[in-house]
Amino acid sequence: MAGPQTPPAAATSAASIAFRRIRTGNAFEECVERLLQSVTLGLVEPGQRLPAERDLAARLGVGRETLREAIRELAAAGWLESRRGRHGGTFVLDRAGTHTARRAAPPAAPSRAELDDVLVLRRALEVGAASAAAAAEVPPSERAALQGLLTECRCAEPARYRPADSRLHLAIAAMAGSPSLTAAVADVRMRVNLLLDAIPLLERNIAHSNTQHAKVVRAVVRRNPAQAGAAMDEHLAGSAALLRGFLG
Amino acid sequence: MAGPQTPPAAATSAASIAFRRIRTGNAFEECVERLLQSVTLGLVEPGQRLPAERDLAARLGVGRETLREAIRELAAAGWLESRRGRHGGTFVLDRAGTHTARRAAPPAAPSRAELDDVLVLRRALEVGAASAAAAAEVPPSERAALQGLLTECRCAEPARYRPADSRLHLAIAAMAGSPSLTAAVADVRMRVNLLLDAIPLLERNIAHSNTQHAKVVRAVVRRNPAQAGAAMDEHLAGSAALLRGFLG
DNA sequence: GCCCTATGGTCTGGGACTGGCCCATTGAAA
DNA sequence: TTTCAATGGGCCAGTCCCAGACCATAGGGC
Repeated sequence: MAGPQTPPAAATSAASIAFRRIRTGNAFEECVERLLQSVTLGLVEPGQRLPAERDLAARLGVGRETLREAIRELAAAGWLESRRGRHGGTFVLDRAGTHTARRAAPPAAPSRAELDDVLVLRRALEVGAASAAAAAEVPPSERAALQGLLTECRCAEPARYRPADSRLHLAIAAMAGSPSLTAAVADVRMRVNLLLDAIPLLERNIAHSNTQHAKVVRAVVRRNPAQAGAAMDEHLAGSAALLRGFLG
Repeated sequence: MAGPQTPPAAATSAASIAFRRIRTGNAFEECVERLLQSVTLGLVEPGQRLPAERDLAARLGVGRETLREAIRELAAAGWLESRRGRHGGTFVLDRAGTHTARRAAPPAAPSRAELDDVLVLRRALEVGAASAAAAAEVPPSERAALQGLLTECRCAEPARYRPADSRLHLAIAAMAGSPSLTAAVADVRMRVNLLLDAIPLLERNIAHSNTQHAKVVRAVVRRNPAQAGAAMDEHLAGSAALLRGFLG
């Protein structure tokens, strides 16, 4: 293939960076993804109400009709419920997503490349976020709030552990003070959660995680960036080893 | 406003994370942005040819007509030139972008929030990438290639310094082995470059940067993750201080 | 009980985007 | 010199998506 004198169009390695896809999916799919994200990451809890459709559509930068389609899909799958009337709205169901086995198809064994991609990215983002959080200027009350999330993590029943875990991590990321960083962490956690869904959730791993969470939070509260980063790194290494063991 | 008993729709802090915008712009604008990125980050050099329209449109996940519109815009602004015929194509012009003062309007003093947002994000991404690059399993030849980029940085005339700098940073990021991470670094560097365009490019700052680049590359080549991360952190801190000094 | 308001439910017109098709141009190979 | 392949240039029908308007419903305040 490629004739003898193929003109040297843009260097090949650079091409994959510069010319990667712009639109990853259609607006509808992205809406579904985002709404699912808000539930599975524990950003809205079961029973809680989502913003009104008009408001939410505006925030997502998407047409209301498109958003409604996404809501319909998730309602059919048993995640959400819409109610009309004065104090109506769209609500997260209690036993959300149990009807359709959470994600229709089992994730179909992620490739090794995908695994490496997401784990390396997560490490960079979350270690950096933890370190930045420890260094950031935030009111002490906000730092103290981490303790509450830590407790929620410890007390959560196994079925609710994943969202509690995500909320803690996101709270730490948010403390770094960079909305873009927080968003990136949310996205990568969503991808990691998809992988975690494919492996068993063991009691002792949870206990181990909680110990490490405590170390991270302690370092952040004491405003020790290096220690916070190191503790987060250790925590993520454990989780990564688990995933590689089951899926790699 | 908001009645006495506003129903507690999703927690406010979580809302800004979960319900952030999905579509940041239309396809056309994103195409322009991406093409500009490939030039200003030095991913395609002046004189080089971009992939054929049909091919490029497919890679970007965008209609050909939309891509053509973006190319027309950039051609009018003096960045690109299209030629028909057998060995035609779309080429990056030599004195690219000089016609229209690079970016029509001067960046209009970025807000403090934007500055913090991008700098915190960059620090997390690039420090993590440098550290991961040092730890990654890659053929020694690829490591050695960094030296070449380093030299290009040192020898570049001031007007071509920014792209050379970006190429070095991107090469380090790519070495980490996570396409997602590389893409994130590319995006954040694009944002940083926009800020850098607003401040003067001083000879002595370039010299300083080159010294620090050398330290980073040395650590990566020697496969010392901690040192690579620290060197990159130091490098970025200098650049951040500069930006904060002029813009903050 | 009546109205008012906040919400979801529905419809429609128009613009953005796409994919497919064919034409025009150029230079290299036959 | 002729032919041909690779490329940009242009057009069009269909689809996706969005903004705005209006309707339906439920509950609270008067």
